[in-house]
Amino acid sequence: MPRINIKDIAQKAGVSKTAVSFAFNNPSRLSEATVQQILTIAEEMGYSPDPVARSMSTGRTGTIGLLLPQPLPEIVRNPFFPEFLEGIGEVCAHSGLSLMLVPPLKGSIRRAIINAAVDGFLTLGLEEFKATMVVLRQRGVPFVTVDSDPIEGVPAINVDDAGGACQAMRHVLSLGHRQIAILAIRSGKQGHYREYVGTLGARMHGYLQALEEYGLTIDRRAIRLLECASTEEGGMESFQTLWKLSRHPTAIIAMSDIIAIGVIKAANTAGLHVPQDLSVVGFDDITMASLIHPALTTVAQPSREKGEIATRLLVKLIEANAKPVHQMLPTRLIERNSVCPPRREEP
Amino acid sequence: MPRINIKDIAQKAGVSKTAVSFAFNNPSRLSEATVQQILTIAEEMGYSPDPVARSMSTGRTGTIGLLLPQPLPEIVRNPFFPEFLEGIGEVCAHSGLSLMLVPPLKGSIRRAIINAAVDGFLTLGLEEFKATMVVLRQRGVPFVTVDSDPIEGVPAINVDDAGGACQAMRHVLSLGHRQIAILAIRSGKQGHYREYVGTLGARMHGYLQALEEYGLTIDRRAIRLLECASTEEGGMESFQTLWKLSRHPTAIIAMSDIIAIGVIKAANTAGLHVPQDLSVVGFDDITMASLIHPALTTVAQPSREKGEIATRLLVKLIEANAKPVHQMLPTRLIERNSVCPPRREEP
DNA sequence: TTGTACGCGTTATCAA
DNA sequence: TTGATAACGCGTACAA
Repeated sequence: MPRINIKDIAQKAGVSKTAVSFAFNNPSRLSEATVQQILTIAEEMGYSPDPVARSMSTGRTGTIGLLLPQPLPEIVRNPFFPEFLEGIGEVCAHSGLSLMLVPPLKGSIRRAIINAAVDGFLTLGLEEFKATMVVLRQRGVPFVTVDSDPIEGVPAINVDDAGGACQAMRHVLSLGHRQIAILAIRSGKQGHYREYVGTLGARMHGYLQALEEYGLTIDRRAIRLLECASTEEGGMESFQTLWKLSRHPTAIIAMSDIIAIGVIKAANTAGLHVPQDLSVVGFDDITMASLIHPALTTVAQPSREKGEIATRLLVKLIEANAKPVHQMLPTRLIERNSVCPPRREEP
Repeated sequence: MPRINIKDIAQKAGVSKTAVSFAFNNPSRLSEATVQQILTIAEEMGYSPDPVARSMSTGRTGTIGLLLPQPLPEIVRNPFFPEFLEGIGEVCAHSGLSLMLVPPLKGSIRRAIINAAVDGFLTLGLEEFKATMVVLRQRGVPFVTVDSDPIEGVPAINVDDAGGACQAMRHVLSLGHRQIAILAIRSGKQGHYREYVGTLGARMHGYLQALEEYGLTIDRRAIRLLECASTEEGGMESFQTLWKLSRHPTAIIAMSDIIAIGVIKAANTAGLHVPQDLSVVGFDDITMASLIHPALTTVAQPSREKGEIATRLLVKLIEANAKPVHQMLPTRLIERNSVCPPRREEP
């Protein structure tokens, strides 16, 4: 049986569609009695306006889309995602918007963009951004990028990944470490770090800058780079790989806390003491970082604010054609207990 | 300027709207040359079909809604939410669906339901469920409830909260504890535990059943009940409240891990040793539970599976009119290091 | 391949 | 002031 629609109600109540619509959306334009009668009949017949039809008329969906570079399960496993969502959620709640999570559709971001009935997009850490941007432009709704390399004319919210990474590396270097392994989030670029882009690129840039200040660079011996999945397992495996080598690093700098935590767990398992035997630094400052033993020294980024500011900007763009601005949020090193000076070099 | 629409393309290409539509959705019905021509022109003019209009025609949005009882920020702060989302996400990814998070709109769940352009709803832990159900029925799309008291004829996925709670309480009782505090998630019912409903009610029921097996009940002296917010702060405050009393409990059973973790932190701060001075049990088995020191003994629920199974059912209901079934998923006690027998009674 | 009806609610315009 | 009429938005299905 077909859904009850506005026409059914209008007929039953002996009024026009307009009257029914007014009864719901603009009751003051109708007499009290008419409104009551219409609402009563609507209630009886179980009428509820079709949101799609309404969006068709109003040109608004009341929804913003969060465009995700990976399938939902992988994204939500990322521990800082909830905090980011929290920031988005605050603005949504305030503005009466719903949030649509938009992962690639059958593997295609393009398809996902084209299909999503939203008033605007937030994009999170998109990699092949240029192609996606073309589709977004074509799609014809405003969008704000988060954690993508900023492009002129495209609203973008970022955090100071380079600065934070630089601080982290400096910290370790200043304590005297000279045998250091960097654990990068797997890029598909096989360790060709000069090709890193986005968040990955910015963090790498920060590490390299600090190294340079000390006259160092990645040399595959004292200063090493490994790529691994941004998971606990990734960190554990990397630790094991490193510990098979003849010369062990005295410090490991990971591009994400979850990798760093994997390292600490593997190190504990191997009977090492962190930080005495091995210093470990993370990135992100997820909740877990302060809970693990030893508490993780890491770079904090304001994930919640990132979501909040990006969403606020998007809402403005949707409503008022605000200017497409760029904004960079600060990061800062949080010193906890997973870093100390290296042991004296053994003879 | 108005959006480019299908008519513009049709005119420019000198074909009908239908042809343009086919070029996108059913190219095999058109000659190769026509398709190419249309697609080229569409590309040039930056055309992208309007998803709302498409939904209007097809009667499908390709989106399911997750109906939330609280504003987004509060929900995502809940540590087991990501796992639940992960389960939903798996099915969505597989079925090519997007997920819309639907918090109350301007405080009204009703408004949120009516406004959401989705093909079906998942509801999570709704409290005033009966009223909401009426609206959902009226809305005319299938829905599956999760963590609500099951109602005949309404598809429902639950976990065995009562059984898990019972196991937790039995465990503590079997070790000899007889001074026990239950920390309930704040209900708005001021400790009138017989009125608890939903998850809260089921867990309470389990605790009471185990107590009864030992001939005990909540007596406000040996066996106490406190309500608090399901946050770390809630747990910490509850600990402090309890420790001001003349007679301290030897065990605290919390309805959520996050409360339990708050208790452990407050106890540590107060110089107590968990579990020697105080046993603590949680509920949910969030990631943090195994990381905190001492590792938390708690009741594990299959959050991911819960999301997965509920979504699978919803998809079936949307596609094929499956039967509205009820399903209950098992919970189990995870014994870690936050529980041990009580000290001998001091003279 | 095309023309046309259709889905459904909103809103500008008009009439009483 | 109260209400009706009709146009509108846009893609899709179906008959031709």
